[in-house]
Amino acid sequence: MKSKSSSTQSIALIDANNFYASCEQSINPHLRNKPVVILSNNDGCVIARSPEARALKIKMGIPYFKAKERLNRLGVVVLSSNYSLYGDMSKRLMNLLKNYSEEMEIYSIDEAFVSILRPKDKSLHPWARKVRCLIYQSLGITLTIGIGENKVRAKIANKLAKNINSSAGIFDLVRIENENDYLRKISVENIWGIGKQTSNWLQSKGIKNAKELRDMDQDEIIKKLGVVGKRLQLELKGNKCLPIEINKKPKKEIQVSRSFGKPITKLEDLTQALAIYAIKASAKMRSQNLKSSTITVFTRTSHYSNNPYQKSAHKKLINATNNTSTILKTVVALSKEIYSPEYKLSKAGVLMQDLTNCKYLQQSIINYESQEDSIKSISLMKTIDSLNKKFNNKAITWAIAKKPQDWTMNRNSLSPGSTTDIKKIPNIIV
DNA sequence: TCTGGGGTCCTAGGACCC
DNA sequence: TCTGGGGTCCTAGGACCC
Repeated sequence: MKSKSSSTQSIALIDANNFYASCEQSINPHLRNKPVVILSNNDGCVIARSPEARALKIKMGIPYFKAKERLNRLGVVVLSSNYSLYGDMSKRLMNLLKNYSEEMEIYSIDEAFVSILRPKDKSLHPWARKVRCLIYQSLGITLTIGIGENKVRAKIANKLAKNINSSAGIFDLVRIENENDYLRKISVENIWGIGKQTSNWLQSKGIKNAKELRDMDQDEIIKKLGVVGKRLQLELKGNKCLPIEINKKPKKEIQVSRSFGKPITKLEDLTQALAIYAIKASAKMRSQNLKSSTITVFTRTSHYSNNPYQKSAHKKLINATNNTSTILKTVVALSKEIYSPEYKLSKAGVLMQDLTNCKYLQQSIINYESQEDSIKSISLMKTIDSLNKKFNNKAITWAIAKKPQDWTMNRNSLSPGSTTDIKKIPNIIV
């Protein structure tokens, strides 16, 4: 590699194509080249499609109950989402990608921004081809790589790589002659950071694509969209405003929420659901070395209900905690505050807020009894966590979670945990 | 019957302080 | 009788992301 002075830094956005579907196809070769769709939690709607399913014009986000018949008729393989599989594959993917970049920011389960040094006026295609090839060989997953001067332009390049057949999954927006022609191909609603509301507003102003947004009057953007819009436009023009974030920022809140398999009306069921979510949330905090001092619970009816209701309640604690027993007590008490018998509740959740790192924790001097308590409970929690880690989360829980439930989520077509559960390793018959 | 879950950032407006 | 203005903190809600 040449010295830094003759090189410039470029940013690539690398993402896995149809990630969830690819993971399933990767552990089950029978699914290769077949139309496959993955459903959201609760088997609610379609959230991933293999290219074959895409070709059958099965829409992203469509509710399963509406699409079921057609999926059957077309012989599409339908799977519930298996997040432990996707999480595990994601870890493997990121570990490999790390070796081929200067810096890396894991942006989502299937995407990473990386920075790479570009030797003066050289193509980054050989680098990108190598990365794609390596990941395909190792994990059976196809990547798309978009390269730009900054994050927004890398995202745009990635879109172009997907839309232009001849690109073979790689597009470099830095070394391009007729840039305007390419920016015109990206309509405003497909720009990273432009959602539905903003897109509607831009359309009403006659701004239809990335080129027009780049050239739009800056003051008008700032007036409507504030600094967010300003940064976006500056990046479109080629300035660097959004840094690569290498170190994961500590979480500001942790949420566990689910829709119920069927609506509930009894306080007992609501309390039990919230208790189960609280157990999960507490373990999650401990795994990230965090404690919470504001605990919120919420519930609501379906978005589509003609008798709608939603309510939340929170409690601030004197001492921040990640102790499951303390949190359970709080959550059980709060559940009474949000319950109302007249409604069919379809979703509930808990939020752990005001998170602080255990290292820098401020203890209350008034409430020293509970500190005494926490020394014993810390080791209890540690024991529970390590047993659950060893035995696949099924070893120890609280009694309230074990009572029978008829509201729990639907996961009717789950694939086996081939990469995370030793019992589920595939048998290969040669 | 059945429509996901888990996050972040930003802004506006109220409360409060000096 | 006349009763300021700037700053900060907090919260709720909007918008967006994958």
